[in-house]
Amino acid sequence: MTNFEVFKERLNNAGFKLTTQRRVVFDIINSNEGKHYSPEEIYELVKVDHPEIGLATIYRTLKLFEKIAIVYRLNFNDGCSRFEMNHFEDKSHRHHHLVCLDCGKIFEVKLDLLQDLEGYIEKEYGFEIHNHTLKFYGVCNECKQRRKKCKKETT
Amino acid sequence: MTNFEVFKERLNNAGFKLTTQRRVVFDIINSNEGKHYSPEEIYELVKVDHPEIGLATIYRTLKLFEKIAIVYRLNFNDGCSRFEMNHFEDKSHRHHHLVCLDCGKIFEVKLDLLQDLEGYIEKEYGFEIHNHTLKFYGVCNECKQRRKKCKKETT
DNA sequence: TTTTATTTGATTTTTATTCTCAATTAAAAG
DNA sequence: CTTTTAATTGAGAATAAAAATCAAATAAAA
Repeated sequence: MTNFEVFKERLNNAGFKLTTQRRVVFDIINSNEGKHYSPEEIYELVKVDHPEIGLATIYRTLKLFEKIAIVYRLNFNDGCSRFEMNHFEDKSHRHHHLVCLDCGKIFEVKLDLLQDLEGYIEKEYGFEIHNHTLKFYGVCNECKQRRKKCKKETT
Repeated sequence: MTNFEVFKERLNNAGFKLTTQRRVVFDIINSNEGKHYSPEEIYELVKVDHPEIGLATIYRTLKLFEKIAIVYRLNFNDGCSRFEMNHFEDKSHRHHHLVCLDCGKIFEVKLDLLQDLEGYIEKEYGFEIHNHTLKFYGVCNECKQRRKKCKKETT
């Protein structure tokens, strides 16, 4: 089952219509794995082929997509929400994000490795885990190299 | 060294003054471990004893505290930032948050258990980890019990 | 005590997001 | 295929969190 089929099915199950606007927003997010677009950015991309679609619709659509778990809302403390596709194929678990404090770039880590912690939480707190978000803040490899270089050059 | 001493030292090191306003905001956050106050909530608490302190000062102070790592900014997607003390004593690691999707309550998990994952990331990505945030979304024990009860009653 | 740069309160401004409502449209029913 | 109906949309106004502005106040250095 493709992402688009899942999308159509979830819209239907929840009683929503498949409109051009929703299809267009879906396509942009679905065809940009690894990107984390803000509503404004999606609006700009949508405008290229569909200048008639309004910003309010983008916000409404993203909110709906979040509700039916088509996308995830991310927060990198940069003043807006950002969105990524919920990639259904690897149902097992979500990926993590590495946020570089130097250059601001976001990297993705596919490996989960939270089973121990989740087991502990479910047992110890009686908390039934549905989902999680994990961000690591630090310095990426590239910025680490640059820092080293700068040190050398000023010595 | 108490939290307050760390606070004073960090202000000094960064070249900021210790004002009444900063002391008051610090006290409120520091004496409410486990709470996650928004700027507005802190403003209301500050007003009780210091009605002369303005909301803008609360925002400025929290931003400053975040910069010198006195507090952490949290985001629970409820329309505002929330803040908690950086508890210096357990330098080792931060705690995690459990967000109940039913009642909205936030629980804290002291156990870290991310060493394996962090080791993997530092080695595999060359990413130097300074910090992290981990949230689990699900259903808390209390709400799970309530759900069971409801099922029984309607059977 | 004087000086100086920082900080503050009050207010305005900014900006992401939501709301409103008449006009449009998807999809169900005939 | 046409009609019907309720959901959806676009455009602009409204909301609210956070930041900016600036003259007055104040910590802390001299």
